[in-house]
Amino acid sequence: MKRLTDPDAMLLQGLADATRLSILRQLAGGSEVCACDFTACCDVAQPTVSHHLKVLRAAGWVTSERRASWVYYRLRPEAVERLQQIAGELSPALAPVALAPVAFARPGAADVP
Amino acid sequence: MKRLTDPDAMLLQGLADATRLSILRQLAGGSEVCACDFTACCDVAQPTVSHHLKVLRAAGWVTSERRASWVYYRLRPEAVERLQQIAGELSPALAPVALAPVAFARPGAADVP
DNA sequence: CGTTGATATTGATACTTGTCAACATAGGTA
DNA sequence: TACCTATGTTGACAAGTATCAATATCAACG
Repeated sequence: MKRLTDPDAMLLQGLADATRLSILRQLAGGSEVCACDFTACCDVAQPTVSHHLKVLRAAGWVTSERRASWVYYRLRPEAVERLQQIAGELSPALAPVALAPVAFARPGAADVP
Repeated sequence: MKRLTDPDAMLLQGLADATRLSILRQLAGGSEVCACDFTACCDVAQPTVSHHLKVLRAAGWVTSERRASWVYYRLRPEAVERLQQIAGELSPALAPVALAPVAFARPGAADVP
């Protein structure tokens, strides 16, 4: 499998999990969240939360900072911005209603019977 | 695994692959794209492209329409809009600089030495 | 130093997924 | 009808991944 070549795909793969999505949404709620709070939110054991946090860290979604016994996580603005860019790059197809009535080389692309 | 419970996670999982991201980007370029063109774009065999198109169809990213021997794919606007919503839901944490100096129950959350 | 609480790591297990060869199907054409 | 091209499906394999029990680490506190 060569899925980890595209940096955008890596970022998106970090999102493609219900648990991690919950974590990120909780992070979007406050400026920073303690790791112990994720264990409560998501219905998974502590090692699993730790694993997902590691994935999110590797994908560039979060940063972590240890204070005393607790580790606080923050959402990285660059990651969110990149996601919005990706979403923006996919939207152009929505507006152009009759922008380009180009003559396609393949038959049937212009005349739908 | 219970990853397929969250509809948003399903949508995002459709994005979390370099090949599928290429396909969607190509779809965003024109109003519709023939399946045979994806085989050229991505560096994978035809059955693999067909598999990814099936995944994208199942995730709600694309619609397909057969005309003669060719199958044309279209990007579903709702999917892109949902992605933009998700991206938007993750951003609120960016703006609030000093919105809530709340007294956290946990020490160290407010006073960072 | 030992204990306690929070977090990370390891190992094992089960499930998921990306890939392609081979085959099947669909639709047009001779 | 037979043939050809474009797509989809099946089967199999390798790799990835989500999960948790057990264990390790880290930091504060007695």
